[in-house]
Amino acid sequence: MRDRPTAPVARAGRSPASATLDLVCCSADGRHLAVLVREGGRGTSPTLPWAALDATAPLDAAAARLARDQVGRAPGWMAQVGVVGEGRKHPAALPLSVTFVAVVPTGTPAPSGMTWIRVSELPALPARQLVMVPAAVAALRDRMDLAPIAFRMLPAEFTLSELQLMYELLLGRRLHKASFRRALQAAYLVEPTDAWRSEGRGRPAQLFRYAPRRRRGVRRSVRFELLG
Amino acid sequence: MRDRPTAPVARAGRSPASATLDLVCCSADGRHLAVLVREGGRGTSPTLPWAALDATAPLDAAAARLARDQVGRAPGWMAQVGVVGEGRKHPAALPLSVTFVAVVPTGTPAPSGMTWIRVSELPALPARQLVMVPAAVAALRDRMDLAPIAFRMLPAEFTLSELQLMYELLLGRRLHKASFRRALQAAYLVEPTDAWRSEGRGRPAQLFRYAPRRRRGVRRSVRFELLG
DNA sequence: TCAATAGTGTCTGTTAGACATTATGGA
DNA sequence: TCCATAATGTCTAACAGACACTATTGA
Repeated sequence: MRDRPTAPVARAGRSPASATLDLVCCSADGRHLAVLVREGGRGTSPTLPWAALDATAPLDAAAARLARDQVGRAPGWMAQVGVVGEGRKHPAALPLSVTFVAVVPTGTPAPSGMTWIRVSELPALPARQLVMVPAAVAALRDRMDLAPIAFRMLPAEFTLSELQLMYELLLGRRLHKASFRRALQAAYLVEPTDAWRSEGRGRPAQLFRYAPRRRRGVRRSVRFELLG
Repeated sequence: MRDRPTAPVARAGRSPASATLDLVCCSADGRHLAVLVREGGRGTSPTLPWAALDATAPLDAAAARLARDQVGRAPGWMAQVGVVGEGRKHPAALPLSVTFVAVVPTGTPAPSGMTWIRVSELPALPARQLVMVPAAVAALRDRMDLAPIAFRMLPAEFTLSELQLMYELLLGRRLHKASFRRALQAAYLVEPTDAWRSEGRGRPAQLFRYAPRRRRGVRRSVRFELLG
């Protein structure tokens, strides 16, 4: 509602913006995590999508609007990551930046002027934006057991191997197949469709969709994972 | 370094502040979590400690300075929680507020003009600050298995029952005693002292101190805890 | 037939939680 | 003595991970 910025330009008028809203939009590129990066025009360096923050609107709504405008579609999931300031360089001359992380399904095309870049091959982003990416990825990893993040990074129908690969990407480590499927079944999170997909050689895989059935929350036991 | 605000007043000069830094300082009051609240003077309502943010300094350093100035001592642990805006009321007329959460050991006296208030009995704080408290408590709960939060909310020497009670406060549920101690022993996080403490009747408890021994991080198995 | 992937059944070591028991103080 | 709390040992059901096996396609 109201005016929508279609380019990352601080808009004039209204309350003077004092912070930016920066977006780390994540997806999977094969076996790699990728983020959406706006290509730098001649001489200018690439940046993450961002906009000056109109503080009169709720933060979450402003972030959702930014994502829709920049990515071209509503993200499957998004959340606030935190604030960065500290005098690190940013394309805006504003002192603070609020980082949001968003996820979209694999295969979502990059809008014109943007590219999917693997997080392991990031270009020289502005310093302040560079620290946002690992923080955003860590936020995904931290919340993936409480929010359907991996599912929102997949199409509506997916194979269990694709789902497991997504979990492995986010966690950064391999998982045990039988164990993964047992836990998934016990959680009542997916339901099978009657469709199968054949990928190259090998037995075709059944397609599933995300269909969580209500259940009471599992109480995790206490864990002490401090490293010292 | 530089000037230090000793009262929650937006300071003039330098870069015009556009955000506040608000502190949710937590401790344990018996069997309840408590936060430090600045009493409202005649007619004014109580508030959380806060200050205008000097964005030229690193955020973490500014928050640490605020905590030291307002609480009177360096907190045992602190972290950024997030940003709140959304037009909710705040004593400062600034559009954004960055929330930090801090913990101090039980028994830390409240500075003059402030009081420890149980989170279940919060007074009518400004709307923006009211939403910070549950967010801060949730942040403690989320990170207590990766940071020594419970230990920093206790004196240097404590009994295992006190430690378990702190975990129960933060988690909001009861824990199994034998199981708790087994997990604690397996984590090599505490070492016994040669002191014992007798509390009323019952067998005296041995005192322990936090002394984590380096070990490699435990890899948690995959959990699906989505509620649907 | 072989290669490759999907999907499943069984076994085993680990562990969370329940329960019981001993230890040691105060009232 | 009784009671309350600390501390610990034992048992069991649940489960993560390893392994093996079958199923089903393309080459």
